Amino acid sequence: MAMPVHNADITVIFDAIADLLEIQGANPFRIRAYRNAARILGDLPQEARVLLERGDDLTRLPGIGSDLAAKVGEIVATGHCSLLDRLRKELPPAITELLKIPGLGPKRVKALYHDLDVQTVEQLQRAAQDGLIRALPGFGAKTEQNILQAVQAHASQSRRFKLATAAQYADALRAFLQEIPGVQQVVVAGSFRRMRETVGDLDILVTASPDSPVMKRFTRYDEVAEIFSSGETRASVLLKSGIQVDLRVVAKQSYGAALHYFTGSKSHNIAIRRIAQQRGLKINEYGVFRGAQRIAGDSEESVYRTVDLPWIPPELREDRGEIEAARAGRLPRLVELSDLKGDLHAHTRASDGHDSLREMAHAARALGLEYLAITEHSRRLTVAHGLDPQQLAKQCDAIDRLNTELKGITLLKGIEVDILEDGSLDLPDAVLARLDLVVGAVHSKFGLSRASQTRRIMRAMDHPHFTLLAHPTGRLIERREPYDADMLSIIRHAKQRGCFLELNAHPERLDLLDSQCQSAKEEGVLVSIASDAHSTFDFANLKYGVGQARRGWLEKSDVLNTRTLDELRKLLKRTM
DNA sequence: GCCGTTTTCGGCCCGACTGTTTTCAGTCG
Repeated sequence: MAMPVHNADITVIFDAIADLLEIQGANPFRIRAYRNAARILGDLPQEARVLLERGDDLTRLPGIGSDLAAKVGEIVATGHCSLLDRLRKELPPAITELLKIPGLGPKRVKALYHDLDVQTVEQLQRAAQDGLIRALPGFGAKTEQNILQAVQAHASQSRRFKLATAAQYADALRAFLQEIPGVQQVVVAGSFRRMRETVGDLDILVTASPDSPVMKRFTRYDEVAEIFSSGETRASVLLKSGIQVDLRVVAKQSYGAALHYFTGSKSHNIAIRRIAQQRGLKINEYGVFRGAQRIAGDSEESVYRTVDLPWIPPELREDRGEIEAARAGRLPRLVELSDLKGDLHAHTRASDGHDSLREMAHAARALGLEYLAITEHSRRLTVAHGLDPQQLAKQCDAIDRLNTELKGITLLKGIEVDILEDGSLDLPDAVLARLDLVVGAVHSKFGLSRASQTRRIMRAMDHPHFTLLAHPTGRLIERREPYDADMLSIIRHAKQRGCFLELNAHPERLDLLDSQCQSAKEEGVLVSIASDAHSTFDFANLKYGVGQARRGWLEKSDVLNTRTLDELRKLLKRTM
């Protein structure tokens, strides 16, 4: 039997079709339709396969018409798309790899293939070294040199940076730019501002007086390893750290329009500009124009106002329904960091943390939190010095004692208990009964089949004291894929059992994913935004968890730890 | 290939930078 088709498989197929059509020189809008469909399916919280089984009509999705809906049906049914199969006969399949080389687009790839029979990156490198490329019409010695350099950098580059890592480079660069004469505002836009879990580059917007030397100074910044381009208003460089930075400079009056443009996403911008176009307006990075007259652009609000929309928070700008919601007055009031009243996942020296109970309590209180759950690992996780029943009892006593003298914060007794392969928990129910909450987590057997993994987690939730599921997918960003499990079924089971899901705020986890936050919200399951702190410094990661929650459209009321301690205690008492 | 407060056909976001060219195509964001 064939493997069930996931949305990610359809995304890969549609993107490959778009690549090959582009090299063939097909209608650009047809190509955009495939790319758009790939993005829409990739962002969908539900499997297309499940929607089709339910008899849903995919053409209700914006950007999916009758043709693409039929192709999705074909792929789900057969695992293949006949259009892609045909295109792969017409062009060498590996040729799409050439499109990933910076500076090579569809036109040049087509010319290289037709005139020099270049099909792979290796052949491209040889052709450049042999000086064959400079002879092609439209190419020259400089282009050939650039291609050679790009090929050599190709293997080492093209990685994305975790948001928290990018933040360190961004902070340093922002401070540097702020000091340059004539510079007024400096803001990091792009996927960084949208709080994507990883960013490919840093997009920085600067407003400055016309005589400011900001461009010159930027390209001479100490950390710059290579300058890709630099003009009067825009420059692009590679830092020594390997991250690419694009800088854009505009006059102060264009701040809002430029910020909107530079924040993206690209598809959100296109959708907004189309609406403007329908009204006889033109939006670019300098403002909103009716004919030659500039009618808005100093603030983002003013740009949105010209298309009769309220300001849309950057985390929502993915063209995933936010424009329709804004038009209908149904934008969510997104949760904010200051809404959090507690943290339900933290470790101390008792297992694999670095600090004491008291130090963790004080650090959490300093951030304005009312409560902090201490959730050490359980005994099976020996590498993390997991606790056995005696050690856990000892820590519970210590927490009870400390709570009698702590002012302004309450420690909750918890555990991050291992969910064993059969769905049982790593500590007996009698031991768990003394705790305020039980956080269950999968730390082993990631390779179980989808059915087994799903059943394992649901069984764990059936335990009377189980409270919430930690880092529900188990993925580590860019390092480990999520384990295969049916997350929607798990979310529904959590609802039925009165359990909750964690959104782990560690920069390497950010687990739940944004689309799964939306599913949890739709199913009425509260989400715990938790630091998983292993030291007092780690509470700072909560802001990344909040960012991810906002990308998942979560409001204050959708988040478990926005509740006061009294409200939380009522929710933790399960009615079995 | 999608889509419709102008439309079932004819549109589809918009501009900066580079290199190859003598006015612009290709690429990128």
